[in-house]
Amino acid sequence: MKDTAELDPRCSAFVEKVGLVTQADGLTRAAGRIFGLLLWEGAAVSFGDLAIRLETSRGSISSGVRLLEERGLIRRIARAGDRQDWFEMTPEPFAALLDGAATRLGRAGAEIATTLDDLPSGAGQTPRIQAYVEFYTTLERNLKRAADDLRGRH
Amino acid sequence: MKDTAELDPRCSAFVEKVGLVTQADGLTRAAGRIFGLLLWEGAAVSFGDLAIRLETSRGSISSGVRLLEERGLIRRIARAGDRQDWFEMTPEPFAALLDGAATRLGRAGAEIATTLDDLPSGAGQTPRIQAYVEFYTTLERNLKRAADDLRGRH
DNA sequence: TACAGCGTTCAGAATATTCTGAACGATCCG
DNA sequence: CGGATCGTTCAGAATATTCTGAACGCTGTA
Repeated sequence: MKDTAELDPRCSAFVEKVGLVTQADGLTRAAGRIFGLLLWEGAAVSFGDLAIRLETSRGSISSGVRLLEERGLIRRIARAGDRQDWFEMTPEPFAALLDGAATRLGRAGAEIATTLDDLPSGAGQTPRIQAYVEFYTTLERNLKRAADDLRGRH
Repeated sequence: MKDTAELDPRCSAFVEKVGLVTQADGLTRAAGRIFGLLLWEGAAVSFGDLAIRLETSRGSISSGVRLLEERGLIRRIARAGDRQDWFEMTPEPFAALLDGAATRLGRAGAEIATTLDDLPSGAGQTPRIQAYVEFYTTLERNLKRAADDLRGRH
């Protein structure tokens, strides 16, 4: 790809937009910008180019790609004869994102559910806390369904 | 209700748990703790008692309840002969929470979709950005379905 | 009218989060 | 081997977020 700094203003605008929007999804802005650039390009981008084109430090790239890899949004690839790491979107990044979110919600629900164990049966709080736990399980189920929806239409 | 500070350690543990968990959902910890207490109690709690029992400033209570009201999680009620405001959970707080989240996701998707308008037809980015927009619409649809699931089982 | 108690506001403090950049070990190449 | 470049780490800086608490306007009551 390019060794020069970012040129296309639409790409730049898109990258910043994704950076802002994904902040709300538990990612950092830096990670969102990396993902935005890879989404825009649709092809692998090298570690060094990420730093240059996003005008950020290599340290930020390092932790940003680690976060995105953990969530299954991007993957690291090697290219013969090139010592740099390259990164590209995984085939179903959005479904992976939803799966990750669903898993985290399941854990949150389980955390809340432990409160029920300490409660005597018949305590007044029980039905309300059960409803709260149900909120998490319902949300988890529907996020998985959303992931399946996305995968279904490849 | 009580004018004394919090006593039941299970309530206290629950409140802190909800505070932590809801931080991930775009609420502040203080708002989560308020909601946790109201969820535990199942009955209205006065403004003053919230500050006392949560051991926090009245300013925090003021902004916390405002946030929770905006999202439809709690509502403010008046009691004859009492100048204080009282607060209680709305009848379907979790469904309301999901509706709010769905709305916000719809806005995020629309924000991303504007990028498509600036793109010439046939641009290489188009299908990928469309997939991204579809991610938001799918998620929005399934969150609304989750809200209906919750309401369905009243 | 004076007063007491109510909820809100907002500037500044406290805290949490994110980013930077230098140091480092590893690897490749000449 | 020596030097260049790679990605990672982490302490400190920069930034963003949240909380506190005093000041304020409002509203009942005496």
